Amino acid sequence: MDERLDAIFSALSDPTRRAILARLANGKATVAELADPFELSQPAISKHLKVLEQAGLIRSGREANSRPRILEPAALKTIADWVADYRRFWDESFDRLDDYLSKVQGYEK
Amino acid sequence: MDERLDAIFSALSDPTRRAILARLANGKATVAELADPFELSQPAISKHLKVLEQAGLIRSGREANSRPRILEPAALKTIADWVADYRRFWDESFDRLDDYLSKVQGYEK
DNA sequence: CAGCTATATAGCTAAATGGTTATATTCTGT
DNA sequence: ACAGAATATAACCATTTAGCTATATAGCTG
Repeated sequence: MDERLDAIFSALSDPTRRAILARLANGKATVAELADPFELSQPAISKHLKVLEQAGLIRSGREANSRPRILEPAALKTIADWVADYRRFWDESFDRLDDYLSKVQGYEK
Repeated sequence: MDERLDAIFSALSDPTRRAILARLANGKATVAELADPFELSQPAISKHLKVLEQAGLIRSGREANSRPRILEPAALKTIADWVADYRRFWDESFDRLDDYLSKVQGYEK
């Protein structure tokens, strides 16, 4: 599962790709539609889409002439699950937080 | 906030760095302690720590001869908040999920 | 202050990344 | 079958990254 996390986090580290995901949250979109907001060449967008697809964050369809993309929620859930393991560190409702904060003194911001 | 997300996701895309965070979830640790589980040189670990610190995921302290690291939960919360925006896509309790799944037909796995 | 310990920095290299332009592929419509 | 539209792939380039070894810095201890 480690390699899967590598690919997902790496895919998400690019703002263009996160913007593409945000767009796909509104429903499926063609490559041309996804490329529209950016000042990037079409191949650059195709590359980003390939990265997202290989990370499992999106899927490709086929519709007449175009190959629309849709969001693949499972990969995002993988990230949510990973980060949830650290939730106790910022969620005040956990008793351990105070302990933790007390240890934190003397660490430069 | 976009650059912040870039740095955090990018930092998390490396398994060594995620393992370092996991170790720090058990409390502060020195560089030597953090390096121990890995077959990497000490400078390599220092580099990883720098990446984590610049992403705001950890902080450095000073204790006698050593510079122990601690977890910085805020950056992880940033990720949790970001991914939470997509929660409706995998959480069955949201009505829209069915709509979404119906659209998904015909997309290759 | 000399030497040891802990860690950081410098300088190097190989591989990966993100962009480009040019070209290939696939489907639609005439 | 052909022309055009939508998208993918190839080949290239510059930058970043992750590792290494060698060396520098900071603090402790005799």
